[in-house]
Amino acid sequence: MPVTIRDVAKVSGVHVSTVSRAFSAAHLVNPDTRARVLAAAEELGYRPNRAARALSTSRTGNLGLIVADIANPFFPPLLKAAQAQARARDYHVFIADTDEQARVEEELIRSMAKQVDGAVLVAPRLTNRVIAELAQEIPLVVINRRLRGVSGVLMDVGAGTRRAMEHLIGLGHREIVVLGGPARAWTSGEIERATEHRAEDHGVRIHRVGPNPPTEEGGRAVVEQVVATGATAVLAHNDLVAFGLVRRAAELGLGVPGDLSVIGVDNSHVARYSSPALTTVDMPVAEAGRGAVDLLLRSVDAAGSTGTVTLETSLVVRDSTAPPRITGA
Amino acid sequence: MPVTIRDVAKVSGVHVSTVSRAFSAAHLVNPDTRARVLAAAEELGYRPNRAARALSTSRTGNLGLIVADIANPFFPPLLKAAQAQARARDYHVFIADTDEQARVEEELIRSMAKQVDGAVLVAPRLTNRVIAELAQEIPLVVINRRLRGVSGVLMDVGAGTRRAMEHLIGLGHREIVVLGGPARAWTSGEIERATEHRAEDHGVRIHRVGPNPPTEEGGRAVVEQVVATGATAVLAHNDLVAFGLVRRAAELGLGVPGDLSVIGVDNSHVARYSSPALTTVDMPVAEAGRGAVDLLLRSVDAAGSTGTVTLETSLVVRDSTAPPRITGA
DNA sequence: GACCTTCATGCAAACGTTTGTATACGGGTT
DNA sequence: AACCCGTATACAAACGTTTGCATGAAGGTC
Repeated sequence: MPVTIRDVAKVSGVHVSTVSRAFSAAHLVNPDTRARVLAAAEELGYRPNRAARALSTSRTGNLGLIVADIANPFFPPLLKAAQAQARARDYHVFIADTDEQARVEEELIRSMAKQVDGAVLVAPRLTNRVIAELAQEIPLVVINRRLRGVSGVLMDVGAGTRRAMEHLIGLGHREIVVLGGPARAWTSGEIERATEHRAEDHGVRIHRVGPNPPTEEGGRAVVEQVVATGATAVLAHNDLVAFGLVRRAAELGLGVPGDLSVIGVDNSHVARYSSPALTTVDMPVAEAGRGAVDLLLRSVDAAGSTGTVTLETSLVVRDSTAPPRITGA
Repeated sequence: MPVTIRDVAKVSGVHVSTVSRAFSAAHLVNPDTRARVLAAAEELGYRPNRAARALSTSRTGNLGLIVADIANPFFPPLLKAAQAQARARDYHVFIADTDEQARVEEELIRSMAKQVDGAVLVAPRLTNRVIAELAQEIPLVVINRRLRGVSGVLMDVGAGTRRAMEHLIGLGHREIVVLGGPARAWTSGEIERATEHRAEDHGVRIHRVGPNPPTEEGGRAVVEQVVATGATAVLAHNDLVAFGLVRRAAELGLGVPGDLSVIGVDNSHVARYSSPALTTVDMPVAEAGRGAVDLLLRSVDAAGSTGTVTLETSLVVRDSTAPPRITGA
């Protein structure tokens, strides 16, 4: 029923190999013949079968996009940009949601491996060892994870975090909670490192809370702990957590930024829509999505080539930060 | 380099066809042989090549998910649910973003057709004719579109809209703006129809504004028009539009719900995060995503079978609606 | 005019599966 | 002892492409 290269060959009176070349190696076929073939193909509505092509070229024209949680507002703009970039390069995109589970992540990559030319891992939860292992079998680009021998796109959350701390310190805060994310996340480490440096310089005390799930619920759950430290400001692991924190604080009668300043990370939808609008570290997610696809396609073409791209972040000051309330110190 | 069925056959000392059957037709092979084969496969790390399988079975084990705008907060929970359901059925998912363009949508479906067993169109922008045409070539399920001969999942936005109108009328509003969405969207029609009925019953006047893009910008752009009607309440096309409206109104010195009541549609993230939290018509998107995949797989198995599922919606009352300000009437 | 190139095309094998058909074996009838 | 049957396996063709090699024609060089 479906029209194949053979039908086109018959109609245009040439051999199938000529049809094939008319599509994928134009310079090898006489322009007139090619025109005839293309006309026949058009007439019949012929579309090359990518699976068959994959079988003989071992190039699928597909990419995998593996992500911890599609519904987390951090990801959709990244997915959108990555998908658009892939399409511009005539690649199709598989998407997979791991539900934040490392096991699922690995299995997904493995089951996808034969069907894609490479995969982008967005904020993977796997151990470095496993990722490195997988990278042997299939071209991989990781977003927000630094890994020897594996291509990566990094958003410099460390720099953003430092700016966030300066902002808080500038406002007069001296007791600041830094809220950890998932233990395995690269960003968690970056934020921790970035906040270490600053602590020494000024008379600032850092209280660390976490690790903690990167969700609204995760934010709600730690409010009491945060308050117990006596801190006047919190740097949350991401916007969702920040939002959970703000909401729960309000329920407990604490105002933001009046009683507590809160900074998020991501500059997602949430930060703009929430009230008060969140001060947050902007992550260039669309750019990261595009960059990851470019990097991936490059290492698909030139097997073994890897690279790392680092993207700038910046602090977006909105309404969730203010000077601390003066208390009798 | 990659390990194939042939390698497994060699190691386990049987013919490739036996290996194949050991995987896909267990009852046709002796349990002991099968155990041997499976052991060999495990040892070699064999994974069946889905593309090759597709070639001989003409079943790909893939699904397409085609969506107008991944970054629109309405979609991600739907995508997530659909993807999870597909995975549970051992299907992989292609995702494609059409950027709200009908042309792109059609091309995307066509280029995907050979690689998937079927596709889910989420809120398609195509004409009925084209969709029906495509449905001849490949199993299709449309979400939020009613179409003879094509499976669909409908969220009963009409019922939700009626409840929204009752809510506004109950609060005392008598001049209400109904804001249209994209001309082609099924939901636009449903909302229009649902609001017609109500208008006659009570002494209520409906002002129609639109069609209008379903984005925040779309909301911002129409505030002046809305105000000009003298209405005290607006039913927006979706939460994003409602949010844009609220923000822009604030910039013009109009308070919500004080000066204007606003109702959204979708019950997306946005509605919860925004301030004031939006009263909105809840759409059961996760359920729709799951339902669409189930429906699709059913019509993949039983070619030609179609069905329609209608899901309930409900009104979620939050803080963006209140009685109208008393004016000297 | 014999020879070498270059260009265009045909031929056939290969990619990794599945599956209809054939074969071999052992056990049960009669 | 001849037969049939069921079970387990092997064989080979087919799915729709691509691609190295062979073939042939046309044109250029000496």
